[in-house]
Amino acid sequence: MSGMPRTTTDGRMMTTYTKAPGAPLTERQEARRRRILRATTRLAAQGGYDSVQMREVAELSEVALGTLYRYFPSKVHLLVATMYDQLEQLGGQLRRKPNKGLPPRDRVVDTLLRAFRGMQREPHLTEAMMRALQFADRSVSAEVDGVSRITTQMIFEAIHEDDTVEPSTEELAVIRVITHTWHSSLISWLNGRASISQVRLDIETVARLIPEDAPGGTAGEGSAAPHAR
Amino acid sequence: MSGMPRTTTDGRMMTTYTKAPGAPLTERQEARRRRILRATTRLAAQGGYDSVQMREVAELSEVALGTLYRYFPSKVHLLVATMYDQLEQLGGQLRRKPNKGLPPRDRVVDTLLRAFRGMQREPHLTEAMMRALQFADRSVSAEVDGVSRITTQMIFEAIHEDDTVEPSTEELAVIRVITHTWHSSLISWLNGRASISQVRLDIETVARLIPEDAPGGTAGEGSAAPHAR
DNA sequence: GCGTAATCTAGAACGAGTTTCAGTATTGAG
DNA sequence: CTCAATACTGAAACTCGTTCTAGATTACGC
Repeated sequence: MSGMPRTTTDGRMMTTYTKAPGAPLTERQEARRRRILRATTRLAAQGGYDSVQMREVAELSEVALGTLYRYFPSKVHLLVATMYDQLEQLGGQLRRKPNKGLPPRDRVVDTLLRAFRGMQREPHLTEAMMRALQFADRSVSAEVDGVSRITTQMIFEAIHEDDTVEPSTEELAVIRVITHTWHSSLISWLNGRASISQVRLDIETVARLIPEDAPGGTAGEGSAAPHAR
Repeated sequence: MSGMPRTTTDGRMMTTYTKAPGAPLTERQEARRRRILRATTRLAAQGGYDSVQMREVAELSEVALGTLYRYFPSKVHLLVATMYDQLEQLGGQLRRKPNKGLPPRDRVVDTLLRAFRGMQREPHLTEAMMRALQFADRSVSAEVDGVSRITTQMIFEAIHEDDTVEPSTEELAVIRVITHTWHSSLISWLNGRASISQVRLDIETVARLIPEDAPGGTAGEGSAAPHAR
């Protein structure tokens, strides 16, 4: 029916590839990739999703349009990759000043709120990346999974100060729910449908799913529910 | 720099309106509106977001393109309105066969899973509506709020069999978190990044935020956690 | 170095969302 | 019933994401 070239049943993008898909990029290529991501960040920070126009990104990063598409097969890919990039930096920052002493639940809340404050500083950039992330379809699965992985890791580290533990299924579910809440409420805030205090409240609410007990000090309220499944 | 006509600072769409924005629509207008929504549903059910093309919607509903845009100022508006429409029907269905007897937490899980099964029946339609909902920006706030309201209402009714109670702030936060989780995990499922059982697990997990004891007419607070901070 | 495959560039071209416009039809007030 | 305001139609135009083409350039095995 619809003669769409893209995403027929699979999702692979395959832009006339001839070489190995995971080729290790030469130095100049790495530089191009960086320029592109930098240009994207700049445009996004300036005016959000709509301001990230592929032609402009190409021009700003001094790369031909076709090349831009060779590196990032769509605008959404580009912005999700940018998000990954930003998250890596954020992760580094967060790790640098850990919030010891608090019970795990509070550490998670603290981490997410700190991240939130970071995003408040660049609302347009945040909007661009989040819109792309939420809009992404199957063809961006791999990239979205990357973002998901790094986010999960961040929350997991907030729960366990020592990162030697393996997460349980139950714990992963909790982390997924936290992530969902984090993304959605961020979007609501960006769209002016939720206030900052509402975002905070939502985070505190969902954090109640994290069991109280943990290494480090705990305190005494009644836990939400240890029961799973 | 970017000579964008749209969304300069506000977000109002204002398509050369001259009359009152909330004019009560004549009969023929109501019919047109219905035809448009029906056409949208059909196209969406057939091939998802990408298959809902404004020209096709216009043609199928026997309306000029300009008219379509007068009724729904963008594709996203159109799809969010469609979602509202579908939710209303779903709400009716759910109300018709209530799940008495269960504790509130289970009733919520049951309701959401039932809704989920409904969406599984029309995955393309679901995908189209959800993508639009998540992609919506400020200019669609009003419509998104409508969807949000109806969803909240649905979950609220699942918690309280009697609908006479007023929700507390705490309870609203829980409902918001549930909604966030519901939307996000639905999207993950649609994108093939989460399995059905994962969706179920996420819903069950987030439902733990609902206090065990059935308030059954309760005066509300003090249930689970007395609201942080 | 040479030659060839892979990559990059500039630019045109295509597709779908959105806007615009001139003309026609409908509506509603008086 | 008449007239002016409003809404609708059909079609073209505009924007921006995406694809395609032809010709440079670059990378690299020999």
